Amino acid sequence: MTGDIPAVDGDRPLRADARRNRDQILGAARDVFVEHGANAPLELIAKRAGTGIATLYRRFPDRAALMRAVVLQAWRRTEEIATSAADEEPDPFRALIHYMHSALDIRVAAVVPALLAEIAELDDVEMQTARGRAAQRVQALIDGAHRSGALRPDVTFADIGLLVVRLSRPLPGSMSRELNDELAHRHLQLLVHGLRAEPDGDVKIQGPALSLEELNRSGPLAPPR
Amino acid sequence: MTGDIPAVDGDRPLRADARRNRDQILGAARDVFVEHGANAPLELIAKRAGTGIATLYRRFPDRAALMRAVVLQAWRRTEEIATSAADEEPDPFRALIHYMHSALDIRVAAVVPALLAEIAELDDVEMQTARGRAAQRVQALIDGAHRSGALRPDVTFADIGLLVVRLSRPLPGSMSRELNDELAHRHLQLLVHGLRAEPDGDVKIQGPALSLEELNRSGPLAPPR
DNA sequence: GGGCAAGCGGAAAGACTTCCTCCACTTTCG
DNA sequence: CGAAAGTGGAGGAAGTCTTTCCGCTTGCCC
Repeated sequence: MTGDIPAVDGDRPLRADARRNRDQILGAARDVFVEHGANAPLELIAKRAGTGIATLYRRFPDRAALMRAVVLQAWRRTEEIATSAADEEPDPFRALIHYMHSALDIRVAAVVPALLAEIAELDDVEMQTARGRAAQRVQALIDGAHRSGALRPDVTFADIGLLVVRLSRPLPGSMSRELNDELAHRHLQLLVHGLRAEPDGDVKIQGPALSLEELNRSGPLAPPR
Repeated sequence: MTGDIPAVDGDRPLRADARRNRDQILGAARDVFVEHGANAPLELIAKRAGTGIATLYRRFPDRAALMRAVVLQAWRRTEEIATSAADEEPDPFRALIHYMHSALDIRVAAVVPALLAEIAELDDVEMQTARGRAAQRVQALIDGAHRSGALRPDVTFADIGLLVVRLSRPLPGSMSRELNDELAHRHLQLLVHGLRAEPDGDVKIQGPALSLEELNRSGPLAPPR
């Protein structure tokens, strides 16, 4: 799960500390964009990364460059997790589901569409190939699951992609990051199995099964502070 | 599906045109908050409602008052649709699903949590009762579906509520409102039935089954403009 | 159908937020 | 150890959003 961006900006390799800061910024940017949208203040990203604002600007000349780097990293990680899901799970349906769970973990689907809508130049080669490679891997997972007969035939690429988007965006409100993540995985399981009780006994769904009261206490409907 | 707010602000009834504008503003506020978040410019809401900004301020002294009114209306409509779902569908499981589809239509779940997180005083009586009545109706739907044995036993109130939130928030990107809504309903159907192919032949899922290419052309990953 | 209270829109002042550069100081590494 | 590379944060510029004010319009009651 390294998903690294090459250490170069185009020419000279970065000094070790600079490289470290660059990665911190990229990670912080992903989280902040996910939580606050594509217009989040860059200063917040810098703070979250534990660096000054100038460091961010030195590495990424403007907001668009930062977004582009985040998206690029996201595509590359997507390719990685899709590949390893296919490698690790012999059963094609389970491989697809495994991929979806991993996608929730890296928050890729929550950040990519929100940023892409704001970037002007998508036609650059580096981006196109990263995106193409990722899409190809995911499509292969879906095709495999379809061929095996386990995946509903009318489920398309867009359905899988968009459902992951829906699941990975944080729920509004004051709940903790941990609870949010657990609920995302729980809801993915519900999606996989469906809401209807299964006649031959239900597979047990994991994750926090919150009542109305518990939801109020810790959730998005809670009276804040 | 009227879900009206009483025509009074507390004392004198509003003049007919003012009443009309107030409703317009409330509707526009719901949509704008859904699409742009709780910090959306109030001027945008006024414009969407087809009124001047002053009209908005005359009716709602500040942002919090407007939010409060939107949330209050949302709770009241929730009660309505939960009630009519129970009335119209004899089968308890189908009644619950019917309710969830209606909830997507009125966008209630997309707007309420985002706003509630920002409002300070939730403890006022009017709000509490509206909320309590809505919650009670929904809980009744869930209980009924559980009792009938058709709903998975480990599905809780929070699951239903939060899944509706996930489904009703618009997907990021440039897709049209119509497509967005159709996809929300489609994905709800997938959630109900599950991703796995059903052994005894699949129920046909309605709505736009987009391929990767179609998604790119019209969707959140599309190169914009 | 006339009078007037109620309602209206939009301009603009002011508060607040965010961007982004500049420079004196610190760190890495050959 | 010294030069090149990297750093943080202050602060002016630019932009966004809020909120009020006032001359004009509209619905409503007699």
